[in-house]
Amino acid sequence: MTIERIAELAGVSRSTVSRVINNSPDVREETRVRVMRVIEEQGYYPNAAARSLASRKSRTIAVVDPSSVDARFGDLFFPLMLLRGIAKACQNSNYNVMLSNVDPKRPETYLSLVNSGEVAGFILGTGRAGVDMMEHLYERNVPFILIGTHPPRPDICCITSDNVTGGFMAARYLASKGYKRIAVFTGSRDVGTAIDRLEGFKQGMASAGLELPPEYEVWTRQGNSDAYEAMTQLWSLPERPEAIFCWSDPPAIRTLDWAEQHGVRVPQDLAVMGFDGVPFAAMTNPPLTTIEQPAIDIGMRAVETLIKHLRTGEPMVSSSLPVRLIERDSC
Amino acid sequence: MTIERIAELAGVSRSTVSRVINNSPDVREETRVRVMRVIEEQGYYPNAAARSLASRKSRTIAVVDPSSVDARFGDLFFPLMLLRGIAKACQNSNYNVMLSNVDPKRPETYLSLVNSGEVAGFILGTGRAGVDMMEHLYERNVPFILIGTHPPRPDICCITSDNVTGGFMAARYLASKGYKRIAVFTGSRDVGTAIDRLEGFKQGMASAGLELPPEYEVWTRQGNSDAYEAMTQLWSLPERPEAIFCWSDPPAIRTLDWAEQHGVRVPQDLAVMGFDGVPFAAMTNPPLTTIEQPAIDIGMRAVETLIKHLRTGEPMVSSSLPVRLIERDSC
DNA sequence: GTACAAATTGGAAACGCTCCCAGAGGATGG
DNA sequence: CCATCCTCTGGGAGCGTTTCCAATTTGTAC
Repeated sequence: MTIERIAELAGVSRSTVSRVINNSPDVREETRVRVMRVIEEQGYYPNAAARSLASRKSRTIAVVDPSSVDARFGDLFFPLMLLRGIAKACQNSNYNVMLSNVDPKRPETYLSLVNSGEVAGFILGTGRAGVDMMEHLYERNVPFILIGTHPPRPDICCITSDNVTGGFMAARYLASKGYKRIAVFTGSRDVGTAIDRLEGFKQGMASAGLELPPEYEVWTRQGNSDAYEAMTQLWSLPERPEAIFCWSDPPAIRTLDWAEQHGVRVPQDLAVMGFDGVPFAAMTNPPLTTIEQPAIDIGMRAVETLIKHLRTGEPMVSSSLPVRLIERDSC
Repeated sequence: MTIERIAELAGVSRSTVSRVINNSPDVREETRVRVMRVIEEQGYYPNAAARSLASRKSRTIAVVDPSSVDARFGDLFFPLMLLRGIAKACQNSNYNVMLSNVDPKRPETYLSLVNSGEVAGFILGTGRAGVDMMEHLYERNVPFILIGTHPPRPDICCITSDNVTGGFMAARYLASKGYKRIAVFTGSRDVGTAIDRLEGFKQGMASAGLELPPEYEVWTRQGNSDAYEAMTQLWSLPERPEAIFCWSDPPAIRTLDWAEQHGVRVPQDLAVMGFDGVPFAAMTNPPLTTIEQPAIDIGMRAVETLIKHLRTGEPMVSSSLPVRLIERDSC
């Protein structure tokens, strides 16, 4: 079934059917209805390849390396929610999502994507592949958006959680609970999100009139045992902390484990707070108080921003989306 | 840059360039080399839309509802690994993966996918959307494959873990460790994987000459507290079990929690075994012995099977992929 | 050197749509 | 009633490939 055949059956020309399909305003209502009826009767769907060939436009958005985003300690909740948000927003706007697992070592794997015209724009994760691609896309002037990080250059659009405010909220919340000696576990120095959260946390501490002594600021690397060791060290300090803010849920969960094993009661002896809102954090003992990231919203916003740019040509604007405090029993 | 221009620069016809691009055997080696040189010099990539229009073939595979697969208790590791396998295999074969978050309530969302010709074949998850689509695809003779479940009809192709053997292995392993009174937590009665694992487990018990009394077979529904309640009940039995096999890791992890809270030592007082191989299971206390599902392999196999069918027209054959015992310290 | 088959290559017609341009009516104003 | 302007519709020329078929070149055996 082609547009030609529909035109025939509806007694109009190809052009008119095309106009109906594309919601052109200049079709008489009566004609539109007639054509639509035929289209539905025949179960006609326009051929995507032909459309995109003729119009020189694509309706698919590629996602590169999404699981590099916030996939610390093997927790893949965030990336998957991101994907879900992306898929949802794309569906709303009638775009398709392509999952492009590119190999950064083989540029042709993504060059072909960029150059074959099948992709209208890219959403890039924070991993190696995403960063490598960024350069190429920038050079070739292909629209792209970064997620889960902040802009490396001011003219590059990024969508992320409001990590700074999240850190701030954590500090203020702990302070409001009456804790004075609050320590923080933060991530690698080269992870943008970790830096932002720490930054916000420090601002929050300051604004609450609290000190953060250097020995209370512990940089942990990725790895299972880090939080354990860090806790052990922290606990042997002459002045033990009353509360600890972890830049991410998995180390917070580990800290909970550590406490249980060392007979430290949470929250009576030590309050623990996380960041992310992974599902498992609701099932710990005690359930973890944490800051939830709007993963789905980030995905959706990225798509919406990209599509708006695709449609209007307006420059894309970065945004950081609000996080939410989930009060549970660990503080 | 078009094929025409390349032809011109290489001093051959469009047809010849096309043959080179498509690895046709009937191009003289010398010519092929010359054309390839020009292609590379010019950084030419064929236009995907034009190709698929002319050839009436698509090189994209759509994945529907992958996170419905084994996403119990909010654990999304399996679905994401699945996706990773799918993406990898597609990349190997030069196919694209489309993430199609279709709305089962609005058939036009997927009918358009099927009928616009942009998708060559589908990989369906086990959720509502996947099942609904199956009917349509079957009727319309569009190739599709199911993952993470066993065939509803013999002529439908499914790729899954070998759950039966996994259950069997679990029983034999626990028996080999000397445990006699072994209980089992299994999932909802309508989840195919749960049924298979239980089935295999029973076979394993029988083959080891062990009894499985009815009160040792506990059906748990999805939910956080189920494993807790089930354990409490089990522990109040006159004959307490020495070991427990959980059909999935999350309830096993909950069981570990329960044990810790009730002063039951693992594995001395109670051995716990899981199924899935989620990353978190390596970080529990003690680390969980479990059966690992080959998530990535399943994704890859699904794609390979589908593509082979697309290429050759041969019928697709179902397969269940081997699972692996991960010995840790909980047994 | 010739005849014939095989290996290569070129040409042209699709593939199913969009989009520009021109044309047909109908309404409006003088 | 005619010129003018709108609104709506039709026609045709692509879009960049593939693919069939015919033409040309090359190779082989006599």
